[in-house]
Amino acid sequence: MAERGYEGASTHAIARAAGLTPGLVHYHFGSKQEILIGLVQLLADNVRARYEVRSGPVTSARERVDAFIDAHVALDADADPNAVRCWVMVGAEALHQGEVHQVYQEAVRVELELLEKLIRDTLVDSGKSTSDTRAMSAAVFSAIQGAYQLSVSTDLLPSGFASDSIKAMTRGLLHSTKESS
Amino acid sequence: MAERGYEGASTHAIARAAGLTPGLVHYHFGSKQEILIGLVQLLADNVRARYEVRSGPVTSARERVDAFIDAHVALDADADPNAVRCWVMVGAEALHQGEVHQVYQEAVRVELELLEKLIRDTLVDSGKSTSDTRAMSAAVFSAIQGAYQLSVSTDLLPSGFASDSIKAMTRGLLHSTKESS
Amino acid sequence: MAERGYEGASTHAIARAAGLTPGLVHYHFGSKQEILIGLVQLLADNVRARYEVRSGPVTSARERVDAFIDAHVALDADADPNAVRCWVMVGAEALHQGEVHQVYQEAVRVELELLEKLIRDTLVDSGKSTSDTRAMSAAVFSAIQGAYQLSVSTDLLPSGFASDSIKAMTRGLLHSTKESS
Amino acid sequence: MAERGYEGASTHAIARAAGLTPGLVHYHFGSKQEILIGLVQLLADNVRARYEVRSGPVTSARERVDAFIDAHVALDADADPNAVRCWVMVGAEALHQGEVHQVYQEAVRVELELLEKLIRDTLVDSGKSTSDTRAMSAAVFSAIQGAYQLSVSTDLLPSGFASDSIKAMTRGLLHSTKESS
DNA sequence: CATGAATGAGGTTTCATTCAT
DNA sequence: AATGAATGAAACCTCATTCAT
Repeated sequence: MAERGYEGASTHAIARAAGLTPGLVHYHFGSKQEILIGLVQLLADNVRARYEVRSGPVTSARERVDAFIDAHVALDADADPNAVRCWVMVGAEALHQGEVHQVYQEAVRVELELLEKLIRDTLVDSGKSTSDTRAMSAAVFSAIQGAYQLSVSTDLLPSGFASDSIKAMTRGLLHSTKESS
Repeated sequence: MAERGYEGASTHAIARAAGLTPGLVHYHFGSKQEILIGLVQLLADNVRARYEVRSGPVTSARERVDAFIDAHVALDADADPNAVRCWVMVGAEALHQGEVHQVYQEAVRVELELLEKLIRDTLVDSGKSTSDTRAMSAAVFSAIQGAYQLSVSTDLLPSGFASDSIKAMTRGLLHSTKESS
Repeated sequence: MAERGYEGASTHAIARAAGLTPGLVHYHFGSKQEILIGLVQLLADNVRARYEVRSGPVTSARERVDAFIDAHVALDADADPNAVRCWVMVGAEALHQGEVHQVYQEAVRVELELLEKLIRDTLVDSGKSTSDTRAMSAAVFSAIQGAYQLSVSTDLLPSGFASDSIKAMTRGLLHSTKESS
Repeated sequence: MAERGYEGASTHAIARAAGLTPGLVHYHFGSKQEILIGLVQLLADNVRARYEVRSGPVTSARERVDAFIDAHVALDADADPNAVRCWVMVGAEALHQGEVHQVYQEAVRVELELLEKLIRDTLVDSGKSTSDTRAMSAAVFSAIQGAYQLSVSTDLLPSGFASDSIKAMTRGLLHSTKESS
């Protein structure tokens, strides 16, 4: 699905790639859509695990925000180049497949809540207003998603640009927030 | 295609929606992929026209950056709710359709170049360093693309949030840039 | 049609190859089948003209038989490499297109009658029995048609083999005919 | 395909005629062209089997040549009236379908080699020159192919004429060959 | 005589899914 | 738990033919 898109990946091809037979795939999944839904959960679990690894050693909320961004866009050893392609594909399928919409949205909601909490903690630590944390986390997460899109659908972005750029942009955003009243 | 995705929109359905016969669609387009490519160019033309309208009255480079962002994400009278869905769909198809990749990338490249120029002008006006304009424009444009994705694939973002949030984030980014040496 | 077969040659492609527009082709021909029928007549006229040229200078019936064979299979300056391909294509279409069957058969009948007359004259000249001229002409003409088939559908026959071989075979056939009683 | 030609035989019609569903035909054959190629091999196997049956009882090379001719053109109990139509159809398709060309040519090559060997043996037995066996076998095989063509695309040939006529012509050809030097 | 847009039936092929084994 | 043949709907696309201009 990462290589050929959802429709382009036939269940036969999926079965073959997995070393299975077509019948067995349906024995376990019931429908092609369920494969996609299982994939969303796998992707969500993986990115969460990457965050746990990165946020473990750090202590400040400020550093956790960076860990969150790196968990999503950093190109390290444990980065799966197909994962980003999958996220983009899933996001597009969520447009018109109701059930995919639900699980994609749930995955995004969980990430957004975490990010918002990290941002709020950071602002509290520096005595800033926390009235816009919802919009701020949405903006940062949008930048992450957009970097996914552009990095796999064009060759225009320098490899690995996203990590530094988005962190810089987030820093600017946090810094320019007005003092808490 | 906006409603059902690229694969979900059959050429028969496209023809019917356009009040045409299936044969005539292929008489003019040659293949379904060419319809998609024509759509990318239409989308690119429309967003450019929206920018021209918004940047016309303003004078400072700073305001033109806002005009650029609004041209992409503002929900005004001339906003086409389907356009955003189409952009997401096109971005996903660009993943695995070579020719779509090309035209999508070209459309993105043109937008990125414009945005980079506007950012550079803004930084020059305020005596800031212009050494990172490439990464800065990529980050801002990523945020726009990501807002597209999240706004159509989830219900999590408050309607119209993107315009203000991304402008605020961009302001923070420009503001925190160090002085020109 | 010589290059792509009857079905493979679309009326659009035929029109383009002739420097015409699709509408005009049907203005003149009425249907695609009529194009094919016109082609059969053109082919028949051409091979007859080739025979006339070759039989003009010669005087004996024996030589006219050779002229007949050469008119069909010799590869001279006025030989059209596409004509042979067309004959094979026409013969195959005659299998299942009733009207093509008729004109193809008529063209073959005319040739067979001429060949039979030439063979009878030759046998009379040499005092042989003429009781089998029908079968003899059919056999010689079969060899010509088969050489068409094999020469265009395989690379196995040495270029230009047919002329000498078929003439030799015909000579053997005429020679071994028993004396007239 | 024998009745309606290659293009005229739709895969749906083929499936229905075989008591299968359209999907199953492609499950086993991959493409319509592969059906045709399978047919060529079937035809080649059948004609070879007919030759084996006829050449089994005979002892002289001379009789084996007749057995070869009869295997191709004799109308006996085991003759399939559709086989001849198929051979003509296949020969025409070989004109413009590359892969069909290959298998058709290979089938012809095998037959030609067998016939050439039989002719050479016959000439050796009767002390004749074997310098022209290649051209002689090509001529005889051409006559066979041409008889196929004329017998199915016209009504001009008396039923069953081919067997006697071609054997007579071959006899004349062998007989008129000059003595070995 | 000439154009070329338009028609719509029908072609081959793909594919998610089922089910007897 | 596993196989893979089988289904049949639906997809994209082609094409001979028509017709307003």
